[in-house]
Amino acid sequence: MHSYTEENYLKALFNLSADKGEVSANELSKQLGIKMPTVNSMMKKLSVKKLVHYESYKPLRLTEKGKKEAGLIIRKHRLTEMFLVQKLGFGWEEVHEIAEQIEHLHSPNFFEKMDALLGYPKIDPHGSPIPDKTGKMEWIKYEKLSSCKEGDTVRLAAVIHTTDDFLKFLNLRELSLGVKLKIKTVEKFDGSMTVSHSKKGSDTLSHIVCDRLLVEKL
Amino acid sequence: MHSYTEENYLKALFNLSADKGEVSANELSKQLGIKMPTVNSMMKKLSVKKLVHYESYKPLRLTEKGKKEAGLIIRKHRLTEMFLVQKLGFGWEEVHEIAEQIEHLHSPNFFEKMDALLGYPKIDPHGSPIPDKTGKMEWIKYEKLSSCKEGDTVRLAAVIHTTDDFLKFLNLRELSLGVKLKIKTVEKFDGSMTVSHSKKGSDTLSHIVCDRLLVEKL
DNA sequence: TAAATTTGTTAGATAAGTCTAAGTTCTTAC
DNA sequence: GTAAGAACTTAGACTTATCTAACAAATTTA
Repeated sequence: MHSYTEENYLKALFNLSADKGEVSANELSKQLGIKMPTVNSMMKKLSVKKLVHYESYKPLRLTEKGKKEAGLIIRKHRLTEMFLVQKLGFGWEEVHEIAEQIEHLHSPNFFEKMDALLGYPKIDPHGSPIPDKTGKMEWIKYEKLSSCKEGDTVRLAAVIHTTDDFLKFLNLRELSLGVKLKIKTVEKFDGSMTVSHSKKGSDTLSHIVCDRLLVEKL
Repeated sequence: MHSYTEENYLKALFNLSADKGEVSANELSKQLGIKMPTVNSMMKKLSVKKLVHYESYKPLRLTEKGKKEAGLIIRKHRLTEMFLVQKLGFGWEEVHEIAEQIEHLHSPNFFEKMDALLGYPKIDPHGSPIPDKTGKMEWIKYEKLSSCKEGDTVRLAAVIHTTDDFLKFLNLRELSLGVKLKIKTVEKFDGSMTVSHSKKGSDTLSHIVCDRLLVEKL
């Protein structure tokens, strides 16, 4: 079994290496808020445990074993978030911090029960995929709202970079997963978009916002 | 805030000092499975934090502050147990271990939500009282089954020394909280009792078993 | 009450995870 | 292509929670 601390390193590596598959020690250090030398020695430790490929002055990479372990932690995190929203009535902006703690519990039964009670969900409350029991995770190929064109009609499918603040911003505008949006105008000079949605009339969203919203074209 | 470790010491002190109000370092050491010198130094540390009254070679006592903190941890533990049984469908013999982990979570909201969802329960699945939000706890004055007499009719109200094995033993005999029992015979030589209960006919229970069952006389 | 046993304390070691300071290697910019 | 800066590594210190070994006090027992 891995320590609470090790699990956090694995999770951070997994999240950071989503695209490139490689992570610099520096990125990892910043992500975790832990100083470089500490990260360095932990990487050596995880390397001995065959969870990370470590070579001096080279970027870091999770091993297959490391990916699996990390995937399983993220599975617990996302199942928990779903549970908190669906069964305990939390808002999607409130669940991250609690899930950060619960993801480290050692009790297969507990997560098994949550999973069953939720009907084996495939995504968490923010639309991120929940890894399966082998730690494997697959993103459905959504588009960024920012890459859509005037006149497109889309369904909001997922939110990335889910900080509390950003989620509260979306709450205020009643932008929740599943809402249908019609893109009315796209501004050339700053990439901001005016979109309308059924309930709430229309909103203007900055490019940064549109970049964080993943949508499905209808 | 206190560490995970400190919380476990507080909880153990609280549980051990239920009756006398005093605990020997030796008892505490055995209870926690931690060696005496370690316990000793932790007691000094908790004493500095004003959670424990510590004097060389004297029994240990929680301060008022210590009792409150401990009570709040036990509150979280018992609320969690109730939640796991009532909302996740666990058996009363399965929940202790999971609650041992969840009790250390830092999230007032989480426990608040559970409490509300359960309808502010006063007892846990084993009949033990759940401390209130100030950490105060009161045992309802139940009798031990072992102190009842032939002919008495009683309701099973709580179980003490709730090990997994003992709870499974009770499961097999369908002895759950609330069942009505009629005491048919009490053996003089070993204190064992034969009791009958509605569903299951009669059972013979050893003195040790009867000593762990708290009942309400009807 | 004196010896034996149990209980409690002190001292010092160890492991995990963190840090700062100092040195190395790699990358970038001129 | 070298100098400057960024990224990485090494060395050594600190904290928390644990241990063992050795010693001291209290309690039990004979």
